[in-house]
Amino acid sequence: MLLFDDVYSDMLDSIRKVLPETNSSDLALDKTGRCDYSFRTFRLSKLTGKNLDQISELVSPAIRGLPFVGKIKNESGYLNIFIKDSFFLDSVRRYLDERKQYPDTFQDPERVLVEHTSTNPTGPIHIGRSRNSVIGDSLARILLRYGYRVTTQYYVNDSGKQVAALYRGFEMFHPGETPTVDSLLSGYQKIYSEMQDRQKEKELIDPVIQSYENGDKEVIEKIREYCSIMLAGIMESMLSIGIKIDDYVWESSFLDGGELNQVFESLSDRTEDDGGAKYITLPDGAKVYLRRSNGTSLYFARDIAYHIFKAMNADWVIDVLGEDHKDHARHLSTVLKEYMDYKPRIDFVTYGFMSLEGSKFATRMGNIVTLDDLLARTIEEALKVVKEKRPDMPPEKLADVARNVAISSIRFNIIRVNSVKHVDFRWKEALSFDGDAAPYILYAYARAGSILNRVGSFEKHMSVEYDAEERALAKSMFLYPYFLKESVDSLRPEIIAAYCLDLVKTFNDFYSACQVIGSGVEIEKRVTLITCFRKILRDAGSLIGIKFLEEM
RNA sequence: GGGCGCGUGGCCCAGUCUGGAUAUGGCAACAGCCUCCUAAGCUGUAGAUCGGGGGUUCGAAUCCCCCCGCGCCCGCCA
Repeated sequence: MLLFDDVYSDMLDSIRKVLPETNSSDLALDKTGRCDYSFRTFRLSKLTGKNLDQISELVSPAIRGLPFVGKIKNESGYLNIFIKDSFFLDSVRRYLDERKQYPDTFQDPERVLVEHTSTNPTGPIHIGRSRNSVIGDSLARILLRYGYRVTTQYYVNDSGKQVAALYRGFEMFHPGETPTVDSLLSGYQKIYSEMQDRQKEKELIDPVIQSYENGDKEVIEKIREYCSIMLAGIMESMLSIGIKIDDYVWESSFLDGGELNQVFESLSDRTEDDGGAKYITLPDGAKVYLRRSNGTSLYFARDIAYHIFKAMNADWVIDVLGEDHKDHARHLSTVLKEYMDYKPRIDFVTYGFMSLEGSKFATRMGNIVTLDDLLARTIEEALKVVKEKRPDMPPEKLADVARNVAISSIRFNIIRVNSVKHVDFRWKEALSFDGDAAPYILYAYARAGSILNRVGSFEKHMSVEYDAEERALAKSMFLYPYFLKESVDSLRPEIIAAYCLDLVKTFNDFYSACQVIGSGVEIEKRVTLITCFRKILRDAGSLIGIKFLEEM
């Protein structure tokens, strides 16, 4: 829960005291530049039968008494409300001084479990998959900032067909060799081309799955070993862009565990038989298989078991999934909620697929960009740019700047787009550092810092006169909690990305319009604006993984 | 074929949930701004029948219906 001077709620409450019919959409943040908030009198007029002026005469006095409300204008069906100029900065500064952060938070007892990435440990993480990690990590940070107790979890698929293929591929094509990421991947790719027809696939893979589920120690240990090697590489890649997951849960731990039995027991009344295989039929008519005819379990059953496990430590479960899992997620949710009395709130955040320069990702065709490739090339490109812009900078600093710019850019490019949208990855765009991108944010932060470094001592005098640019910057900072809340309510991290861009834009307007050093009676207010701006931008930007720099 | 989602200037994107006062930014293009706190910046110009059609409404990018295009899913894979 967020603690701040919530002017919106205060005004809405006051208005409802005199006009209980008021809907929350009747009072809104102004988008036209006329005022700060506007109240739609025409809507209430229609609803209550009172004319526009009568509504206005009722509402104006109700909010005029609020300490932050300034002018109120009655204009063509709208009541245009102004907040007092100095209120925005005073409010933000008070929180930062007294509570060290704006907004402050109240610890929510709810435990949130964000599962993300969970990519099969059968190869390095590629940029399509990294969208999952970036979204999940940002969401976790945002929820934590909001005041929830958050943990992140990676579900490691070390049972089932994919990893059976990983095992079989390595044993077939690299017998006796020491397993490495490369040799494992090579075996996996080779056996996958063998598995093109399903008959061949059955012959190669079924025996492995069978012995795995029968508890064949050697197979289980080997698979676990190979998966661990692959997973270590994935973890390192994620860490390179600032993502660290709290817990890794191995799917195999549910094979002989009580959760899986619990699943089959709970669903036994609904289970139907198809030649020995077991399935259930959902309300939408979909048949979902739980067991193969040979008795081994299927992903759906194991995923229910996993979610039962999750519920033991969470009040709110959030899964970040590719859009190809949307139906699975819907079905899972139905079974948990309708058939199994699942207690936690559960949400699925799905994201659209990525393509590469207009064509599909195809792992086996080599049409793929790994996260490591992307980071390496982006650092290289960033280095070129910094060298050019800052010939005076020492090499170790150049490298540090290039790395932070690259990490921030990659994460920002991924997170700024609404997750439901498909994204076509283009190198030209990925390596561009102009406009709506991370460097825009980093640069403003560094420039603001530079002013503070140079300003020295100055005369204390908090001016209450505000230029338009000063006011806009203070207002933008003040509005941060609303965006944070909206981001949590909708589970959309891109709202924070958009907020950062908007905040920086108001700063740049201020920067070019208002000289700070040597500005006489304005200086304390302007230094305060910059100090607060840096804290809030850093706060918001960190939620989406931006790594700030003092200098660039 | 059925289900789900997407379609906004040449390109990328916001706004759609909760209908309202001039449809948001950026890239690319063109014209400007460093004797002044970092020009990875700022200012200006040009560029949009909000996929198409119908409907609801005083009012539709936003809600409803139909159609078109694209993506994903429809496995005893995960």
